[in-house]
Amino acid sequence: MSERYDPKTIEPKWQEVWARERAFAVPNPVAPGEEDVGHTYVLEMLPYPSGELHMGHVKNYTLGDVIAHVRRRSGFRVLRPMGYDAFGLPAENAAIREGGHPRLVTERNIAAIREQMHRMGWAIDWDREVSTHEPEYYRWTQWLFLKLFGEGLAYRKEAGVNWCPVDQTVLANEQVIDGHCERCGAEVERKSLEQWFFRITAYADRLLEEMDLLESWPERVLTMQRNWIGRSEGAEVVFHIEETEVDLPVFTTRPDTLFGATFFVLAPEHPLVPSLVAGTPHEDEVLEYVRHAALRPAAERADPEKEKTGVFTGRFVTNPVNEERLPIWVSDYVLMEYGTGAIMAVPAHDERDFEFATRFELPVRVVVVPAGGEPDEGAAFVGHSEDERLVDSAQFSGTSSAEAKPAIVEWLEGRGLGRPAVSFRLRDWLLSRQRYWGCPIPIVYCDRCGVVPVPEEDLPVLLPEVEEYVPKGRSPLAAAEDWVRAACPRCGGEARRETDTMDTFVDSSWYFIRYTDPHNDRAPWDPRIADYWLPVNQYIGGVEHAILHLLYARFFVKVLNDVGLLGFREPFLRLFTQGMIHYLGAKMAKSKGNVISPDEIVARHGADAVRLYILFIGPADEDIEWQDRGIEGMSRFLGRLWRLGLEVAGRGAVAHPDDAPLVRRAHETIARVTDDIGRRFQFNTPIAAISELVNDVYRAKDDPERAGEVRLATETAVSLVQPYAPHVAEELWERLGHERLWTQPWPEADPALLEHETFELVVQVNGRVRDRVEVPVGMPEAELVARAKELPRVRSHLDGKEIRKEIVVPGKLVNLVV
RNA sequence: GCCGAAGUGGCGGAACUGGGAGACGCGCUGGACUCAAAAUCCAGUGGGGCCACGCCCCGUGCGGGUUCGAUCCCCGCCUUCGGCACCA
Repeated sequence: MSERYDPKTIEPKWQEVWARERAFAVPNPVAPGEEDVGHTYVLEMLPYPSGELHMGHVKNYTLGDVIAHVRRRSGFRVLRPMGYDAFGLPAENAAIREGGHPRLVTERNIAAIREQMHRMGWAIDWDREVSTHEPEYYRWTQWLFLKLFGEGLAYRKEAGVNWCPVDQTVLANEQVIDGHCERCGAEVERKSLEQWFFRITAYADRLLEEMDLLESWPERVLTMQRNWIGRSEGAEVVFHIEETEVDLPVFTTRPDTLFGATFFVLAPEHPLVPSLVAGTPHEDEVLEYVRHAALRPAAERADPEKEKTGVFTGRFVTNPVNEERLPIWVSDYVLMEYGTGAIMAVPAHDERDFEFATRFELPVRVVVVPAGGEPDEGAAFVGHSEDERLVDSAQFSGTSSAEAKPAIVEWLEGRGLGRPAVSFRLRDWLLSRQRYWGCPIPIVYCDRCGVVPVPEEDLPVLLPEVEEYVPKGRSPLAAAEDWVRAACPRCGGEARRETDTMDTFVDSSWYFIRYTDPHNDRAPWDPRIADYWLPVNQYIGGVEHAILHLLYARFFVKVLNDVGLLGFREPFLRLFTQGMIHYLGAKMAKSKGNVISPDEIVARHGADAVRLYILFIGPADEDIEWQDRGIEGMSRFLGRLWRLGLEVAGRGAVAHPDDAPLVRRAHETIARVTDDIGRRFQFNTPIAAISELVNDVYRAKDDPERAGEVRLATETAVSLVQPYAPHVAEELWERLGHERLWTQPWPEADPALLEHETFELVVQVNGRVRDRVEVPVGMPEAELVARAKELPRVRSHLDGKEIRKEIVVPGKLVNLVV
């Protein structure tokens, strides 16, 4: 009885058994169309192999493990795969830092991560492992690119792009945070380059509407995506320049304020600006301003604190509602990327326009007033109230904003001067990267044929070996001259390959589909197999992917559904976003030097204790603070369970009465743990519940009369703890005389045992608890009240006063009001 | 500024549908075992009070409200965190 709990021996033992027996492999059904007992797809976001696993991964994959184990033992076929997001900036930068070739560094990291994953005992189907940098994978990434190209959803255009001077590459809008590079923090510059884009804006409406198809996503993630897509309803209104006969449409959400427009503003990048001022006295000044604006750092230009700048063009437009001539200005507070790059300025009802008007002494004309209130002269009235009214707006005066909006648009539409319009904040997804370590874009440029896609049968376009992969402003692939030179697939003439690679997020926008059919070499997947497993029933990952990855993957699936390759429209039905791990008051990060290495902690306490602790420490969806001493509590808990298990195992099987107290406790614990994990998605409380059960059993273990119930309760605790601490659970299960706990049915609570013959009646006086008393279940209400009144402590509080009200909640409490 | 989430012991946190606040764990205090330590076990641990081996009062950010009864619902504030932010 002196054998100590020693994770160092039991953990490797079971890891070997699982590997040998391929315990968690789940083959595809032979006939995928046939429905089986029930199947489910549990997926966690795949890691970047830019280093080894950190505590965030441990939390992520342990969460997935618990869910997968419980569902597997509940009778589902569970798909629970794993892979590596191997291409891209994180891995490449790690390689440059360490001075090795990205492929070697990446593959070394993958080997280390795979080892860590085994060491954690995660129940992964290793037969489905994929890595996005392997030709067998990225061949199909290229294939999918060509699909999108064929559908007109991948296109090339010259565009002002976000350029990171440190990473020496273009960034997607989503990768720019406050004007700085998401990865390295450098200030992003503007640059004009020919780049590849995916037309995600074509799906803006569907990305919003089809949120209805999702079963359970965190509200904040949906809000973030909604904000990012930024749908605004309004109108497009055409302003006209009479001198040059040019139309200048604007987008506005406030057509009700059209009569308040006092000037007009173009973005500096607006294509009509040069022709507008050509040959006029304003030409030099305006063009100088345009040049200056282009050079201004994006962050400075976007800062609303900075005073507005601008310049008058000398031209005027005509306001279509009242024929008034409005001066045209150019200012960089108007963005070319949004709406039409031109605005009507209504300083009385827009803060930015108001600021500009104040700065340049332009008129302010109030056309909407709050009912009964006077407009504030010193600021724009942008507020919305139920009963605001239009003034000085011709026939629309006196109507409310809500009424005026459609009325004015309708009036304009009748004259061909406007129409209802919707505008989005979302921009197309820029996927070109001037970096080496990525999926080559399967395109060649031919002088005669132009942009030519590489034929499907020529895929993959292999990433060439190059000596110099450090970024220098143009793609390192350009240096592989033999590779760049290619025959045009169309005319056979001389052509050049595209030398940019794809954004990593392209690779990860479809990996969850590849897992379903990972070895298919004739297609990216068999649609019957993909449709069998997908959509993912439970997706788990960090909230940092709330917009990037999760939006891109949704876009991809919608496109693939539209072209008939998938039978569903949303990739992830349920999403769980786990919180981050903090240590010493800050987010764990290498740069802050406050990283706790899972390897060290596992070496010291064992994988089971780490798995338990990381989920016990707090709610899984909130940020948590790692506390060094905390894990010792979990080790102690496992030690207690271990000693209990060995002692019980040593005694052999003993019968127990069905309704013994510990048997009831065991069933109550089953009910609670199952409900918490399955319905409430809570992972810390089950550990507390099991711990409570073990404490109770531990106290009773030396009573020979109770050996039977002690055994049953111990076995229950072992069975329930298995998803969290699979190694120790497996070892104890074996010692208790059973086999392969991971294949055993998840315990079910017997409803009969959850019902008690008696319950503890809470007795309140005026809503305050005064006493408790054990009473039989089903006692009539009148009798409950009578029993309550008899209690001496209750009587002293009643103090002979008249009882005005008796509230009885059967099975719970009696409240007497005096 | 706009949107969202959250404020509970010394600490992490629990409390399911409006019904016993503080489960579980950390830390701490006292005790047992031990030559001693480690490990383990037992008891205690929100604050205050008293005619003190039991009972009373207060207590879930602050101020109100609804209710027999509020950590939970409503109104107003304060604080913290997250997202968005010249998007017309």
